[in-house]
Amino acid sequence: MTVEQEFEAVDQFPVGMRVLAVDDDQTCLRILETLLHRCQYHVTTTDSAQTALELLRENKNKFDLVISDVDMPDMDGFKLLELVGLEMDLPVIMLSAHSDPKYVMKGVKHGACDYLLKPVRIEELKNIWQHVVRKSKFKKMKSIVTNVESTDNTDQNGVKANRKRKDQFEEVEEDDEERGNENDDPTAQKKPRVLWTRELHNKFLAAVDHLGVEKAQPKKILELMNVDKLTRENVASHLQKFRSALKKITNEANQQANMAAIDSHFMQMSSLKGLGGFHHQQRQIPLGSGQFHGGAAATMRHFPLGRLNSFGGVFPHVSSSLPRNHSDGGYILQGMPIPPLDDLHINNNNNNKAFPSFSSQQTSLMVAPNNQLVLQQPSYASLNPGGFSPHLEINKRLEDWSNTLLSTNIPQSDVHSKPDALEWNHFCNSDAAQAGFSGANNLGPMTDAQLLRSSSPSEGLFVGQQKLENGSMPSDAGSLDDIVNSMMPKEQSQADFFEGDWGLDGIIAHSELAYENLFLCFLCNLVNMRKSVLFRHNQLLLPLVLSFFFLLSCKKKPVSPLCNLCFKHDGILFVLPMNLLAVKEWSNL
DNA sequence: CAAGCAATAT
DNA sequence: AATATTGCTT
Repeated sequence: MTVEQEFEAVDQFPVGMRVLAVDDDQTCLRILETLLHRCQYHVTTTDSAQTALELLRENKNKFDLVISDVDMPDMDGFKLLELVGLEMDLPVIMLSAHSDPKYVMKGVKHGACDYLLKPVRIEELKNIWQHVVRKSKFKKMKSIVTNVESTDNTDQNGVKANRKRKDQFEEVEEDDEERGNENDDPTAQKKPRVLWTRELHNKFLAAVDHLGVEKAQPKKILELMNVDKLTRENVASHLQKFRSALKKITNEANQQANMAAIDSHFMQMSSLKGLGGFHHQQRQIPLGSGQFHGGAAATMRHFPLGRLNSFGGVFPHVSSSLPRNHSDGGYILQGMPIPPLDDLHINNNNNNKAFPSFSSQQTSLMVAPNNQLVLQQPSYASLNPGGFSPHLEINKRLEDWSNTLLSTNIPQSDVHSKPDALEWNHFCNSDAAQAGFSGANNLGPMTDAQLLRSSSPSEGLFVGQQKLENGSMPSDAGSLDDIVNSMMPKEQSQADFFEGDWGLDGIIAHSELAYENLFLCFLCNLVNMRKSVLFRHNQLLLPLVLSFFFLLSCKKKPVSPLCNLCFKHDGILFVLPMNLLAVKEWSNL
């Protein structure tokens, strides 16, 4: 918008631009001079490169542009070009009768900004001012990384953008790359397209989240994002894509949900007593549906299934985060291609009563009727002959964790809804967050009150109570992803989870261990640094834990940490991206 | 004029 | 494939 106006404002031919024309051939020089005059440039001529160089050296900043012949007796035009480039960084246009690409290339390599062929046509000369603008703009970009509020229009006063500049046929465009990724240059014909990086997209998401998915409009989003040179159109385009992606997701998710509904009578996640180490939590965080209704389920009811996901799955990698296999009965939405059961080398299908065969169970993550979430499966131990029992270890650590949880008394007043993505991003950039992230153990749990205290009201974390009201409870920005990346060895992190390492028992076991570790890290981090969030979502955490261990106990590779996971308990369908997102009431699906 | 949508262009 | 642009409707 403003950029456009700028373009228009400087949309004039630069009268009096100072050009130094160099040619040993007097005739050519005359012609050149005449033509340049006709273009309303201020022309100085010389027939020797040496003289030209002296002129330039003596009168620094007295010229805006040099046009030089290539073939000159006293000095090669390229030499002149080189020296000029070295000493004063003026735009130089080469001129020659040779159309040989070799010469052209040489000129380009030496830094010529244009290469004109004799005889020069006035149309070509009319355009050369652009090089001046381009060059100076580029220089400024290099020196000033950030915003270019140009008060120094000394050498570029009133120059214009010629958007659809079509090159003359013999013209060589050599500096396309150098203006390639900056969009400030009025002379750049094509504005560079926006690259929607994760970072940018996160900003976008944060803004959308902040406004509410429905209410978000390009203009508002643009303002909130506050990204330089991003246009409303850019945002609109992205928003369009985003919305269609969202729609696609919700459709498929609903489909899943409906399928799940049909089969719902299979779905008693019956006895939670199978959960060895979970007594504490069962006591402390009752599983009753009332809890869920009154808590997260009620507040999150309106979310689309494909919640804005600030670190991955939903968008822009839409397709990969969606269930591709509908034959899983909709119990688990999982984002990876699901290999046929045969490929899994799972050794517990036949004789494990907890997971009886299921007609549609070629997918890996199937809840069996009457299944129990038994953590101590013998078969598991057989996969880990080393004696280390992940389950016991996990149980132990979960117990610790749960005790920690219990022993920490968080006042009810500190329990809030979580911040929305925008707020969360702010928070993540704040000192408090840094301390929280890096020194989690030293600091101990942080409460919302602490968070609030340690960040300024204007830009810090504040309680997004209104998000509860307008039904746009936001996503959990950037948390798990960070954790994954920081806690997992690189080769085990994200990328591998998508591709998976199926096939060999050993690898699967390894993979499960990796997941366990990941998950424990996740929990610990959650406990340590985001206590408040955890507490706000304690209703959510339990199902998350359950589902995770369910996956483990199934001896299947759990879903990607970034993808959805969904199961039903007590009449409620839990849709759980691993970042603790949406919970929907069964009845609303 | 801004938005949203769909189609089309780059 | 991802963005931009355009044209049309609201």
